Amino acid sequence: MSKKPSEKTVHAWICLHRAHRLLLDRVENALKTEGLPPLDWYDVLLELQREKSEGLRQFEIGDKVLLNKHNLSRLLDRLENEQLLSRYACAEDKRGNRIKITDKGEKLLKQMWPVYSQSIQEYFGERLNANEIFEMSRVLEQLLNQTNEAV
Amino acid sequence: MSKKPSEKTVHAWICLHRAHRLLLDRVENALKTEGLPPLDWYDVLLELQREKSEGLRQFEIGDKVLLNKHNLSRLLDRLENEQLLSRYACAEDKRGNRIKITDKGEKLLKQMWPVYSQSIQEYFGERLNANEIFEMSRVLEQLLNQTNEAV
DNA sequence: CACTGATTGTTGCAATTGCAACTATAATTG
DNA sequence: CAATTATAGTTGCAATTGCAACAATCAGTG
Repeated sequence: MSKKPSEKTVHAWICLHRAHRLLLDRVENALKTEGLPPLDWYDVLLELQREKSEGLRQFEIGDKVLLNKHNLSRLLDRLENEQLLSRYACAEDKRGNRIKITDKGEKLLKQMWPVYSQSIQEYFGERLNANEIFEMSRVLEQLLNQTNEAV
Repeated sequence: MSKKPSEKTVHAWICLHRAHRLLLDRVENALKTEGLPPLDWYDVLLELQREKSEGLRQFEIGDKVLLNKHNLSRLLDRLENEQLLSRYACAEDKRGNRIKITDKGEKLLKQMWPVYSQSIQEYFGERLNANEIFEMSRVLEQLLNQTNEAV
């Protein structure tokens, strides 16, 4: 019944945990230093931009950026307050709403990207070679897909 | 001046970001389901156990688990309240304190480990082969070391 | 179609986090 | 060694998050 990971597995997980925290810290810091909002805002707005014409349901955003609905609901409130997105009544499901990015939202994305992308390069891209990057993506993607389907 | 990451670099970073959030969610969930405290508690107590005899300074813990001092101070308050650790006056530096794990703290570690480790295995270890695990550790470790020294 | 259960999203409240200011001590430097 | 600057840790306050309960609607089933 109980499954025991090897020493190496535990170590790899710890590395993942630490590396993520460290990198996220750097990214958030860079954004804050430039007076820009936190990364979550970017993540949400980016997904909205990708579906600009149709917009997205709230739960679709949640699935994509992996935020639970409680907090997403209020994160969207904040974004809506800043007029970065709009909520529209949803024709096909009266419980929900359909969310679209605004021009102002797109503008913010453009403004955040240079800072965000530079951090990615500086703390991540620059320190790995092409093969490492490829392998990393492959393995993590695999993990994501497997974990998403079978809970 | 400005550094631009490749598409693949960005993708790898996003995967890291998502995979971590997903896995952490699973782990925290498993702990909560068993009525156990959050992962941060484990991380801190584990570091303390590793230096059981000497204890650790607060900033040392912070360096290891990558928590900033504001929150660490209060996280330690909570752990101290639960008698999982004790703070002792610090001989060599009157500003600080030296922190040691208690028996109760060690007991909690033992209690959390089966649940924690099973999640690691289930959502992480089981889904990767030995080589992937090895490579993952290697690359992330490299990232951690490089990032830690050169801010 | 009525009933039951699941899904979508919101809200109140408590706990945690982030930020800035602060105290106390240590380390550096002119 | 006095003055300045840096470090360790705490605290108040505001913002965010987690949790549980809730309303509204949808979907499935007898």
